[in-house]
Amino acid sequence: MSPNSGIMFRTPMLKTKETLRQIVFERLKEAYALEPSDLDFDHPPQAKMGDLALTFPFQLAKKIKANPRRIAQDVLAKLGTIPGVERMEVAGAGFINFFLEKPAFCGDVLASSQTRTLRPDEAKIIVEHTNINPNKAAHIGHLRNACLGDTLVRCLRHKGETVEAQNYIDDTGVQVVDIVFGFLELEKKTLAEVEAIPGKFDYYCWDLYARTSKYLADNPAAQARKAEILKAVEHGRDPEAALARHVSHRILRAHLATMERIRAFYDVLPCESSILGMKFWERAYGLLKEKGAIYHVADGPNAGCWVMKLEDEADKEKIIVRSDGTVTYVGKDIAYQLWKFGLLERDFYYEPFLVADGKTVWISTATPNANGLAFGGATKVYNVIDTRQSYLQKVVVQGLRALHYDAQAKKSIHFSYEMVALSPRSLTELGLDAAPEDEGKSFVEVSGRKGLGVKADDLLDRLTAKALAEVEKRNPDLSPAQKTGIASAIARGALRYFMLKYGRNSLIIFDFDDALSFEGETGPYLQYTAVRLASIFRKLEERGGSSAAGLEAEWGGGAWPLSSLAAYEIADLWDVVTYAARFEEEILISIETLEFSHLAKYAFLLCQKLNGYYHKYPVLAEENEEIKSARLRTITLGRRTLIRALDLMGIPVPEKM
RNA sequence: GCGCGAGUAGCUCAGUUGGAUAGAGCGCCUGACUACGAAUCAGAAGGCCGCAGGUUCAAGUCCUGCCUCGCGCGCCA
Repeated sequence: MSPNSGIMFRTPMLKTKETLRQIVFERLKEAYALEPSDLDFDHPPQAKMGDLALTFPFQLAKKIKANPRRIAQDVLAKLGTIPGVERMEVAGAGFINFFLEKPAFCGDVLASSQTRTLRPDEAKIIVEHTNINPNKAAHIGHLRNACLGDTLVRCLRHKGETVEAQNYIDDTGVQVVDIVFGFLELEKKTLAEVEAIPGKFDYYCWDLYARTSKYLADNPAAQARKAEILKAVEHGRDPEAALARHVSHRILRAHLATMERIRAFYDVLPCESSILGMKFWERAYGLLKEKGAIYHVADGPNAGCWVMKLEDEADKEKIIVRSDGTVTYVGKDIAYQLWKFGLLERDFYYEPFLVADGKTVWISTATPNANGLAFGGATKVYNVIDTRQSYLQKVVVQGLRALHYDAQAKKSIHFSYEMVALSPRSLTELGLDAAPEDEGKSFVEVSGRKGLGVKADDLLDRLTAKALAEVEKRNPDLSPAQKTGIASAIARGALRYFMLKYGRNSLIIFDFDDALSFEGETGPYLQYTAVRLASIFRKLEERGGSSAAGLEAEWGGGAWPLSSLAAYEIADLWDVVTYAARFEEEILISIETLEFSHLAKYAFLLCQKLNGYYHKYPVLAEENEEIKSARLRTITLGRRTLIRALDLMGIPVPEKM
């Protein structure tokens, strides 16, 4: 973590590191040529080695040609004593290890564990995620996108940023047109007949899309009709446009319902139809030409096109406007990115689309109204898009630079991640066969066009059913409503953790056994830990003790009484406390690296420590009040930290499970 | 061909800007439910971190080359 990233260092571990850095720097700057940034603290690999470690004697040894261990010893002599630090020692070949004063540090951590201590760096951040073509049911690949995007939103908001969650809807694109083609030409249905289709419309279209794709591939002559439909849809001519509108909006509702199941939410739904209607592209086109970012090609293979030079490849030019005058995908994306930064100097109009999580979700429109809403205009933009689009995202950023929007280009972040694929075994389980070209591969790419994939709702249904069966086993006396509520919370926890536990560059080869597991490193394990901890406090209160809130009032924010504890117990307690103290530091690292597997791993490890702790140290049965109090404080801190971490991952904590 | 990503335990994966003895889950093997709930815990076994060089006091981590795999590189989106 860079020292100047806008943190207030009130979080115990961050604050401690920063305070120590200042003190150490002040005491050493006369004797050695040091910068404060040379004094970064590491965490020693083992608790017995200390709590924080300095390694700069090694770097210094090189400069002044001295033995690092001797330097470390000299440094130690110059440091004297430091408030909050119990002792320091030289270890290994030249590490300086710090041992913190435990009772005071514990008190600080617990007292500050409810306050947010980070500070925003941006005026406004846009996170665009989910972005499913509204022509078929959502599948597991889309779930990965939404889980990553929604977690990023949650973490940024936790940091204090103002965040706008956008879900871009390509409601006039070729994928929707394929479905319109299918309805009109294959099924010969009118709008009224399509409207009358009962049941899960997104599932219906899933099949129709696969069927239509195959038909179009087998019948090249049908392309003419498809092109005709595309034109009609883009220009708002009925009946094609009305059908496209019905299909896209109805499926969009289905997608948002699916995402609500995993508690992924959005503020605004910008639509391609509105971009067309508002003539955003024409505006961007003007800017690109005016600033010389694109140029017209007179001859050669790209004759008649407007193209952009690519920075890395001098001989290559990316086509932005085709020779027939139509704009390419990447061109539209540049216009859209300009809007996100407020660089088009115009905005859509907005209408309420639905209410989710008690908040109105707005959809864009080109039709003026008096709602008076404004979106876009961010200072930083994250686009959550899978890694296959890295090249195009690079071109978009380059487009900004070509327009001399260097600051915005720097803050256009492609949050890329690997796709979700299917194992041959899961294909078999779905009753699907791999396409001929995929035979013999170790995995098969999910493909909406081929109808190959695990639908998001199907997976959530299976998770919920399995969770319900487990709840029935353990809590048969609960009401049916309670049981289903718990089951859906567990399903959500399992799904969200599953999607977060892998690094973003890791290809997930989807396997039902892995995804449906509730044991080991899974969401339900984390939820179970939180539930068990909660039940300790519930039991305490039932047996006439204080409530969780009452306990904290009794303790105040002061140092912990640890003198009655055996050394081994202090070591275990200290392990939990120092790990919990790293909470916000870990979030900053996760945001910085866009690796939410890091956050997931942190929460999981915290659970392992907590589970081990309360197994080893009974709380309620402990008769020594001081020991009992220390244990209660530890699990209070651990539980709170866990709940906060779970919330950032969108994982709920049920009452029981 | 060029670009990007990956190769760590039987399997699936972690491994903060280079730091001290490379970790976890699953699976396998031993144990622990009359207890604050066993969706748990305690313990055992399991590694030339793809290969070869290099930089460094220190390399799974950085550099170079090679091997293997995946994904991109369209007047599709």
